[in-house]
Amino acid sequence: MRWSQTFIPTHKEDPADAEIISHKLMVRAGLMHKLSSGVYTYLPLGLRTIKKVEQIVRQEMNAAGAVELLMPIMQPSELWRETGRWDVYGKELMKVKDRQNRDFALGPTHEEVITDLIRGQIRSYKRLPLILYQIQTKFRDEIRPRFGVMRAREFVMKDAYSFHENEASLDETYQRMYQAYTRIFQRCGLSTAPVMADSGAIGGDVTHEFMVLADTGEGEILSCECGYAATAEGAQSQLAPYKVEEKIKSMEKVETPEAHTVEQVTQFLNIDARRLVKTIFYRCDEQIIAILIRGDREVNEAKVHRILGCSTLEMATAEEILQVSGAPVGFSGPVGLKGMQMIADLSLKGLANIVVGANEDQCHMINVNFPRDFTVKRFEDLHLAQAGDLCPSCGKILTSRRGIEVGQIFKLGAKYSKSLKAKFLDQNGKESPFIMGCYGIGITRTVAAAIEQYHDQDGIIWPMTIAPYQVLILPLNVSDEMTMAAADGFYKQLVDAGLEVLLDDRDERAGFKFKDADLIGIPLRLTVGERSLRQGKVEVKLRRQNQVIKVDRDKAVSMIREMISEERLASEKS
RNA sequence: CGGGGCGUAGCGCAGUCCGGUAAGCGCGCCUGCUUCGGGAGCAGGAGGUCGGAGGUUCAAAUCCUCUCGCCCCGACCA
Repeated sequence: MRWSQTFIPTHKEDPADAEIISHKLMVRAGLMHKLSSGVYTYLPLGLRTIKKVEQIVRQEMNAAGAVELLMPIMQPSELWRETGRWDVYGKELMKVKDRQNRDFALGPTHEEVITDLIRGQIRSYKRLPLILYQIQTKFRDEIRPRFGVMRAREFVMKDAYSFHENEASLDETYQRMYQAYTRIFQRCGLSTAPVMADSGAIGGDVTHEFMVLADTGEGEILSCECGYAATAEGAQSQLAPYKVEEKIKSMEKVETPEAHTVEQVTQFLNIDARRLVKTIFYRCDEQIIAILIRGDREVNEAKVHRILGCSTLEMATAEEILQVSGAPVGFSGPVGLKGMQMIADLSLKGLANIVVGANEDQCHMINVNFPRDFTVKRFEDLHLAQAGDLCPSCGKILTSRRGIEVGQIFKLGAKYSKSLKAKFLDQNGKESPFIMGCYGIGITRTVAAAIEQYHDQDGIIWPMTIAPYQVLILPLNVSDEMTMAAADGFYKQLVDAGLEVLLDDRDERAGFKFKDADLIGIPLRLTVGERSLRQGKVEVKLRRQNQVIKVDRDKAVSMIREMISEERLASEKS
């Protein structure tokens, strides 16, 4: 492709609305253009890389036994009501109406559609397992789109779904997908870490996220030297031991004027936050429940959600809290709290003489002890794990890193097949729901993650496998006939050799073109200039390296071919 | 949805507090000359209903009201 014929609008300055490097570079290098918040046009250069990633995904999915199909973006609301997700997915769902005023969702994911398809088509275990996938634009009405394509409202995703007759078959496919994902990201040149995760709105029990390690990542990973790794939300953790060794005292009510946050109360009473127990109310579907947790810890709502098995979970409002506890927010406690389910986090174990809200404005209770002063029937792991907690598998200390989630795989079990009544007949002629798995990769996010991982102050440094072009030919002076004749010649030879080549035929000064070359990050640059040509040479340079290699012009093509296959191997191995 | 901020030329910004010679700068774009191996110099030029709608005023980018959009910080997820 000749630069002058394509459309690569590069920019010298960072866009004002970009925060992270990948967003800045994707705009500056002319990969994409924002239309609206979280909505982007993929320009020719950006699209080429997206297609490269898609191709790798296709190859690996096909190799893993999955088959591609394409489902509709527009999905009737009835299907979503059947699974209950019309409400559960809630505001994230991009909803539209047709002219008959019928509700549709723009697909954020396709469990409903695929399960509906299969329930009508597959009745026998003989057709299982079946793995289907698609690569498609997804819509999610994100509360806050940000970081360019990293959290967009419209983005490209590969989603795969598998159907099985039993758990064992699902396990096998899950493993195969796990391996396929590992290979996919490896081939994209990314170093990813599979970590255990929470399943969120998709549901299911076992799930792994594939994270690209990056400080700008939105996900927190807790890991241990023993190999345990999980997202903060998905992590189990043991708390570092804290046991109060003192005589049980008698409960007392004290006034704590204007002290309604943990910080204020602990300061006022001059106690460790670990002596305080927070009582947090949630509305779980229609019911209000109370969670008790140690003052220094946060509730992991995902865990609460999973344990209660409710479909919606929200923090109770101030009015609801006043209604159930009799006191404004900040003064609630378990003592005397009636008629409601109360679950305590494991962090309460070992505590004595604790401080809790008195369910009375401006008052707390001190020296509270259970089961003397209140009873808790149920203890669960509900706290958000954090660095410094102990590894659930070996007991050593967990450390924290950040990452970008580029893929996630789930064992769904029968969640969707049950709610959509998708059943098959097993060998015994017995009807049972399909056992399902689902597997997603954020294609556009993967591209952004690659840039996060591979860039320098001058621009992008594409891994060879996903670069929009493999070679950039840069003639220094396009009005010099000898230079252009040579550049054109190389272009033809390289294209004939099956390479993807961009020829910068713009009539610009050399320095300007070098800057653009670095910005768009084509891995291999072939510089053609009068001076070198007179010595029978051209210059070859890798974007990721500093040194320029002078090479005889008749050896250049074979050398480039060699370097490209080496780079390809290098990026696949990294 | 709460809290904060911003909308002035394709991009990045100043001007707004204190209404009137503030429609301005840099990049980019066009023309010409010079230059030509790391974002060139000079000269000339095109381009803006100052997000939109009302209002106040002799006079509004500037003040008021409403509205739309965008960004950042918190609860979501590939």
